[in-house]
Amino acid sequence: MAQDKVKSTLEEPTRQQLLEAAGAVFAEHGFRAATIRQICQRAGANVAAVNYHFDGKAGLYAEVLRYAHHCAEERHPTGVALDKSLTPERELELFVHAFLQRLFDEGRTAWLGKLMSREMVEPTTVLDSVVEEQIKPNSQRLQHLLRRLLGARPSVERVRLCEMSVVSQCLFYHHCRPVISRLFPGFDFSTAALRRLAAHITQFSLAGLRRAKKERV
Amino acid sequence: MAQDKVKSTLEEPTRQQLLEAAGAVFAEHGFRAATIRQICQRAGANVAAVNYHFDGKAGLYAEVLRYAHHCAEERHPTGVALDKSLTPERELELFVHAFLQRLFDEGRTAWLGKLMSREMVEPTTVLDSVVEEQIKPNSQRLQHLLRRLLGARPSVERVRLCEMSVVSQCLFYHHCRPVISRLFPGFDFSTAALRRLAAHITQFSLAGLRRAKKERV
Amino acid sequence: MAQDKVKSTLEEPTRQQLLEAAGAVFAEHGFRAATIRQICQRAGANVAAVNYHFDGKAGLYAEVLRYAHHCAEERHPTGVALDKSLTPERELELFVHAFLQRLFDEGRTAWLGKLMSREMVEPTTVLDSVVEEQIKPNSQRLQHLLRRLLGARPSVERVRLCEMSVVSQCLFYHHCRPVISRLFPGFDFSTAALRRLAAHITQFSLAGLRRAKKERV
Amino acid sequence: MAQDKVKSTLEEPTRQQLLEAAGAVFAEHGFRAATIRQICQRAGANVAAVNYHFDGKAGLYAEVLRYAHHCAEERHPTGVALDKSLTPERELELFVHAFLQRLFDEGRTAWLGKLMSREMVEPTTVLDSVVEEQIKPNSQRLQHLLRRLLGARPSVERVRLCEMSVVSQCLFYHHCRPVISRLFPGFDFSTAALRRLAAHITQFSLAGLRRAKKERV
DNA sequence: AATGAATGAGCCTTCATTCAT
DNA sequence: GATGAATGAAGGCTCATTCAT
Repeated sequence: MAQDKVKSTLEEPTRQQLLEAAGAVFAEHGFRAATIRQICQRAGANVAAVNYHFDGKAGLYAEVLRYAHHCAEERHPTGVALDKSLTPERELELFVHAFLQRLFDEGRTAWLGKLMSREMVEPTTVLDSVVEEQIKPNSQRLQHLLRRLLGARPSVERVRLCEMSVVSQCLFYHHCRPVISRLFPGFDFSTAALRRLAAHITQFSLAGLRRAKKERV
Repeated sequence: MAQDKVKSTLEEPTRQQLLEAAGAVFAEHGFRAATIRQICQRAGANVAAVNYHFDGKAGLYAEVLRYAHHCAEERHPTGVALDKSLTPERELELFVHAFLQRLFDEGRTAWLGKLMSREMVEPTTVLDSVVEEQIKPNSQRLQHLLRRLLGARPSVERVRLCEMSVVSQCLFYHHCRPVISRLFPGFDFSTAALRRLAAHITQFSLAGLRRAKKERV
Repeated sequence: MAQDKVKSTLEEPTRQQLLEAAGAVFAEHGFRAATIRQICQRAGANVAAVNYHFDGKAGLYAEVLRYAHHCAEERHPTGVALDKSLTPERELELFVHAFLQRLFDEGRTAWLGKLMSREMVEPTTVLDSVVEEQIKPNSQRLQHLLRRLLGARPSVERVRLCEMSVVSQCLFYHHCRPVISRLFPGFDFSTAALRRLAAHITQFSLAGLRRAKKERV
Repeated sequence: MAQDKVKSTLEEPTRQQLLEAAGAVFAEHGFRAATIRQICQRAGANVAAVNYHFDGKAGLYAEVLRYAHHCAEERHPTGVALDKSLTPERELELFVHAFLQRLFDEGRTAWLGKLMSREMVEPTTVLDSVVEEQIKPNSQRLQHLLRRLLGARPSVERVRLCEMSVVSQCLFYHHCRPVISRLFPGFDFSTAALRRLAAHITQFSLAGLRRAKKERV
């Protein structure tokens, strides 16, 4: 009905409001420190709503992590059908740049980064499914690209090590930001800076990959 | 009394016991989730002891972080006077290997890694002094080494980027361990594995550095 | 609609389903501990159904108690027109046996016993009408029988005391079951056991009644 | 110190206050319905005191049951060394009278009766130890007396049945009080009434016992 | 007649801190 | 120097009830 339409545009349903509020609060304070009162107040909902809709704080958290993934994926699709005519070198640069952009995006996408950082320090049961459904596909896509760059028949081990060398250089800027900002006060993560960062990481890694290509195994 | 003397030699003083207990508990559960009762029980002390000796939970935490640094430094001195006859390439490998060993050490040294990981996610005021007193000296020592490898007059920016490329590859294995163990179940961090890891990171990075050496700026 | 008709013949109406479910749940958990959700889930009804049909939890409870009486009465009619040719001694045995059977029956009849036990500990307003409509008639029937056994003109007081001596011996096995099963682990309440129990209580009581018959007052 | 003495007479220690308050509240409302706020307010203590001293509501309840037993035992010792010159008949009357007095005593002793009634309806784990430590000894003392009255060699079963016939007649007045007061409004439990009650139960039971003595087995 | 969503009061428990000793 | 008792704030959760449909 038209009425429904009006309602759905004016006032988001409670469940959705809770997800939004919880995403922000969990990202900022972590699972433990976040209080459902805080979340509910922000969502304009009753404290009991969380238990009604998500069966408790833990259930809400699990749903939030899935929701954050969904939002991030929608905004920065990782499965971009890249132009087939691109060289693998160019493709790597695009991958690195996209990765960095995602890590330093604002809004709902930022939740994911913060939530995942917290998961690294204190994994919950949700991490299992996140790795399986989200991270593994990305990992395999990157490995496929690296194999093209490594040529011949690189060992599984070598591909993994190279993959981690590439990924680690991207994640570092997100993960160690508190130290970076204290160590190099001028360091920023503007659009232009991210582009320079992507260029460095790509060049550095391509050289490393070429070196690895020569090695046996 | 004589009795007191005996006690102080046989049992560690309460203050020390608290530091030890708190280190383990904070590392395992984090600042928030750790409870004073848990720490005091482990230390065989009264619940009020923390407030008495450290003026509250926060004070104890700050002291623990300093203590953990002290212990780690004692066990894995970073300022080792390396043999001057070593090539910078060999020196880099030794640095990387030592870094990895420290990250995957057990015991009190492990606290530091875990505590620092938590600081990355939720920095406290203690981080400022830790960066200044502990991390910055290490950073400069590494930059000095990298300048020898980059030759000519690399820009400050370039040295920093290369430094982070090297460091990130080491930290990654510690920081993302929960994902690695889920993604690559066989992956281990035995002594032998750490040596292979150090070799890969060094070779990969040396190639990247040589590439960077050719670039201007 | 025809569909409704089918539904109403195949499935019990919601109201009835709620009574059945509530009977079981109240008997098992008591008024306070029983939850409306538990009852409604068991009845396959909505959480609001109880308020709709019975105007709240208390209203449902009152209705359940009446319903349980109705069911128990249907199954073990207490007003059985006993064969006039029976001796009062034999009649007493039949009464005692029937009472015990009712107390240890299963199914809906069991609800009543459990609910009444709970009423003894924490009487509700419903107890007034239950005593008036259900217990008093039974009491008077038993008193009539006892007067035949006591002969002459026993005082009201004496009849009452004898009545309670008889009834108490029956109720005890139901009421103190938790202690009995702990004190005498082998004690059971099988059909045969109930018959032996009835025999003992009857003989014991008949002796007591004969003794009372001799007393004045 | 004198000061301690003053304190201990003027203000009871918190733990004791809690036991007193909890005894009254648990007896009146039952374990579930009783709230620790209610108890703590009555005891003039903080809500956290219950967790501190008794490790939660359940722990407090267990302790209260033990405390109530202790108080009842102190006030109505069951192990009274009866005059050896008494006949078993007279001894039975004293036992029955003492039992009734205990059941209808006021104050702390009343708690025990109410708490035990509730345990019959909804046994907790505490019941096990209560039966073992409190009820079983009493049971055996009564059985010893009954054997003297039954003479010869009565079967275990017969002694048990007679024991329960005696005990049930006493407990009934306590347990079914709500029904009794509705059925026989004039019935009271004054000191005089309890004496008459004891006389009736004793005479009634002695006749039953003499009858049982004649039976085989 | 019946329901899914939402509410607000209340409960038990945990915890860092303080106080008197 | 060190402690056991006690505190008050706050948190997650449960539950009977109500409301709009």
